Amino acid sequence: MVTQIISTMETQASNGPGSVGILNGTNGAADDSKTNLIVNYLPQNMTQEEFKSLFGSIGEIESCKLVRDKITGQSLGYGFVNYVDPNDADKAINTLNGLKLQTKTIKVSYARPSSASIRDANLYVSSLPKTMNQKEMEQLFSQYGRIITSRILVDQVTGSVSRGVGFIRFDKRIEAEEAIKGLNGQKPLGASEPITVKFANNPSQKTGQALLTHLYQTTARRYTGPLHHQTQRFRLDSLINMAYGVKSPLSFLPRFSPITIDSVTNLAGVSLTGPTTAGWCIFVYNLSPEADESVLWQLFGPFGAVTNVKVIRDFTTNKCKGFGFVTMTNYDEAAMAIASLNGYRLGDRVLQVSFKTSKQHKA
DNA sequence: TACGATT
Repeated sequence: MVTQIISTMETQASNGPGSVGILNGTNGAADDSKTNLIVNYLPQNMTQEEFKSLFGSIGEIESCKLVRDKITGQSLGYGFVNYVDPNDADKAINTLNGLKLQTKTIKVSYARPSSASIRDANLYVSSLPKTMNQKEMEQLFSQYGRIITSRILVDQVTGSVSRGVGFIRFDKRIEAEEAIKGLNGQKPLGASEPITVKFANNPSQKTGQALLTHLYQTTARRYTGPLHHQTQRFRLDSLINMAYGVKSPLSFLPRFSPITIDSVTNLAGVSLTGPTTAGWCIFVYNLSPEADESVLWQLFGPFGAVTNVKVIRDFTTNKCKGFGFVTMTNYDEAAMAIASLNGYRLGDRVLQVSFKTSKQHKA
């Protein structure tokens, strides 16, 4: 299956040259304002297929695009989804905004109409006081216009200490220009050092060295230590905390397990998904008739890389038949999800969660 | 109600 990528939203997805918007087949300015969403803070390793799978679980997608670096192909951590039905766009915002996926809390909101005036409106800020948080930074900049996104970079080791640098994206480039004029070289109240405010580089303008450094930093964080809290069971409250952005207790896990499928001890009666379907297939039993794919994303996402979810429905009634499947990339994360979610009470039902078995290989 | 696949 090849994913169709329709470039209707290319203009917004790129600051680079040649990114001209393409009108869709209606031969007129389509009003996408009620169907077109932007998704921010996606996990870096999420693929186009996973992106489509997650948002396709809400409703029929007209087009979607995970935005990637033009040179490296690396995900830039955001994408666009255009639904056929405005109600599905609304539903996606309501059910997927704030969803915790690995270490990220994704943001789902309506995309702004594509236009030249919103391009190149991203600012890079440095020499910020280390005590300044995101909200305070936004307050400082908000006098110059509407802030779309903001971020303060944190120390890689502590995961929370500010590095004194950040990004601010305004709605309009003019606003960003005004913020540079007003704030570059200025000392925030109580600060000892003036801040630097300038336009951010486009990702594709990174030097080869910077790209290598980036790739090294993002692949080197593969911890080899033993798992902690292996027997911990997560209950409703901890899942809710995760959903609302509290750091997942599992976020220390490596994104890619060094353990290969072949090296894992074979579990009695458990047959693993074949090599063509990468990942670990999990059987989830006792879902309600109303269960949908998003509940499976919500439940399993906090434990690690989920590549696919499926709720099995009766073809005629379209109600869930009481079970579903979840595919996770890494054994450790799948095992943790099973240990934590088996016996988990969802509403008035107690879930039974295990690796999927295969009748073929039994006895 | 227990191990899919209407892509």
